[in-house]
Amino acid sequence: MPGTKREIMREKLLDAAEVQLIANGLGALKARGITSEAGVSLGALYTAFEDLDLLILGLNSRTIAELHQALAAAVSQIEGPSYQLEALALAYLDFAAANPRRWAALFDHQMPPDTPVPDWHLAEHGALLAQVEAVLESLEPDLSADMRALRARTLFSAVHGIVKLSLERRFVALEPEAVRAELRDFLRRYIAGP
Amino acid sequence: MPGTKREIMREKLLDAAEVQLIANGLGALKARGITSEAGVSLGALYTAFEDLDLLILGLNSRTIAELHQALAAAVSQIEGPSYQLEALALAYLDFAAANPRRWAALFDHQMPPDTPVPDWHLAEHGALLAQVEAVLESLEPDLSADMRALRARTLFSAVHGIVKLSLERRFVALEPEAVRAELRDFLRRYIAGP
DNA sequence: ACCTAAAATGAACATTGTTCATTTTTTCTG
DNA sequence: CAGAAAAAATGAACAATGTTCATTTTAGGT
Repeated sequence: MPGTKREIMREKLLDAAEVQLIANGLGALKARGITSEAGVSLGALYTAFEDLDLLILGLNSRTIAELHQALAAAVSQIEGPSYQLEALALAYLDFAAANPRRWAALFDHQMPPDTPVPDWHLAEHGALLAQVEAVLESLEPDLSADMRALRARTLFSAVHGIVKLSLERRFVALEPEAVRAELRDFLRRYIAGP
Repeated sequence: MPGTKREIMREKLLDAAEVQLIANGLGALKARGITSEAGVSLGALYTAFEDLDLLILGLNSRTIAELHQALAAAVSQIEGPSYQLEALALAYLDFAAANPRRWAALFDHQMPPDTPVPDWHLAEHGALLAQVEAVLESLEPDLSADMRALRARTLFSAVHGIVKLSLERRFVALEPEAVRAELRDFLRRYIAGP
């Protein structure tokens, strides 16, 4: 069973990094902070991960897995595609509100220029989208697969945009319940369609 | 006329920073790169601006002014609120596509923790939103001012989300014309709503 | 028990943003 | 216009960061 040793170190580092991320946000993730929190040497980070960016991708991987579960749970408790779509959006909002820093890291983190995001991580994002597509398939069975993928992405993007700017408080503050109502109304309008 | 001297230096630095931003993106904006491009000393940056973040806010201020003009031009050429809303969204997409790095800097840049965005810059973002609100006022005159502001923000967020994820190519690449069509369809559905 | 390969270590390096004593320039004043 | 005072510009120095690598420690197999 090769790699078990490295795997233990990786998880120790990820645990330590998660503590820092939750406490102080993505910008507070420093190589020295993580390794000292984990009780290992500075260099250990670079034998366990290629670099700090890959460690952060590992963190985001964990977060996506949790988010994926939360969305799946929300959909499974509801009947009817349009209600399921609403449940997805509200679960997304809830997850973001409950885990603001880990959720923000998902989108705030950027790879260095000319460094592609690894395929395995793109696939994880894709799995989130697939959840929306699955519900869309029930809602509009006549759509081609391509169109459905595009529609899912549009919907995801719009909901994400609403949730993101709401939580960022770039503009005026907004009460949580107002955001929920607005999301619901938004979906109702969008689904009502042409 | 106090501050004229400092103003010249500020613009020289902003011009130099803009060159770097357009060429290599937000991540390539370094104090030394900007000052050497501007032909001034490293310390000059800190007599003209409080720090690098405030310089970047100055850059974003320029970009917002241009974007504001582009949106205003788009609205003014069209009659009828729902077409104007569509024109706004498409102009937003066009601006983002034509100025990807400056547009990305608008939202990718983050102030350090516990450092608030200055009011004058929040006001500039607010002016963008006000353009959407103005069109919404024609479209749905019965909405209260509060509800109209919220609705404008929702709409802006959704359009922004679609445009952002489209240009980021986080998921699969997408032809420009498909994004335009999707944006149009999105607005038609949203506006049609009950 | 030895030996080898893997892993862990932390000192050293390069690159950042930022500060500040010093020098240069500008502006005011007599 | 001369000289002083104020403002601005300078770049060396500092602290904080990610990353590397020669060295030391540890693990596992024969």
